[in-house]
Amino acid sequence: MRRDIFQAIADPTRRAIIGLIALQAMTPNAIAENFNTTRQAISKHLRILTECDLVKQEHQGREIYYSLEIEKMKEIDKWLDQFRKIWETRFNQLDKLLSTIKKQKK
Amino acid sequence: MRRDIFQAIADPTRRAIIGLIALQAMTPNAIAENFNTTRQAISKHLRILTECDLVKQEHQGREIYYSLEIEKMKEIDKWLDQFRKIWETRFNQLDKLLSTIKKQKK
DNA sequence: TATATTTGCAACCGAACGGTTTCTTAATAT
DNA sequence: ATATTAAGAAACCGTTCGGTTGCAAATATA
Repeated sequence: MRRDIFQAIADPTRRAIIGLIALQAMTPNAIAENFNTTRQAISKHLRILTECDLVKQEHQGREIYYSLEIEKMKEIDKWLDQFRKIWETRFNQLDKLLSTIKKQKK
Repeated sequence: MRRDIFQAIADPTRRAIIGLIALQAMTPNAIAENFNTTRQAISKHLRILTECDLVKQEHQGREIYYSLEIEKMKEIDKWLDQFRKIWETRFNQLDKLLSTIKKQKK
């Protein structure tokens, strides 16, 4: 059972959950109200998100508040970095090309 | 069969392929040499990557060169943006807190 | 104390995943 | 003309995924 952040965000429901709890902590029941699935299905998703440290729990009586571990999201950003370098280079090359064309017009 | 970019990058082999062909186009055989799987398995991965426009083909005789469609990668970056805002705000708040502490020390 | 609520866990189900083996097609080399 | 090479397609296999139903544990309430 592979369990990394990329597998975690592969599912659209999990991405939606992440978006929901990014700003305020929520209980499983409250989260489940936003979806057309059972509470148990959401519970499973939360387990997966917990397993890869994307989410943290805060117990309060019999309720559990889930919130996003925003730091973990930076891992995706970090992976993207290598490609960001590429597309920025491409952009600069395009920029150079455009200014060359401009100069020629003059 | 869901087929979006998030599902595409969920598999570690596919992420490796993306990394490989980010800078130069490669044939399926050449790509497969970098992995401990069959060429057919790589072919399947390339099909998935093609299906969500992450990869483009260039036919050259009986060879097909695959390369990364870097623009598509920006979609992940775009999705990350909402969270980037959050972690930057957190950082600024931390920054404020730190300067407040500094001032108090003075 | 008995009952209701919140949650997680286990068992099960159909579909999708990732892989292999085998086969076909098309282009190149001998 | 024949053999070789590059690549994709199809069929199959075991595993994982996402979901459901049913149940147990813990906490709160009557």
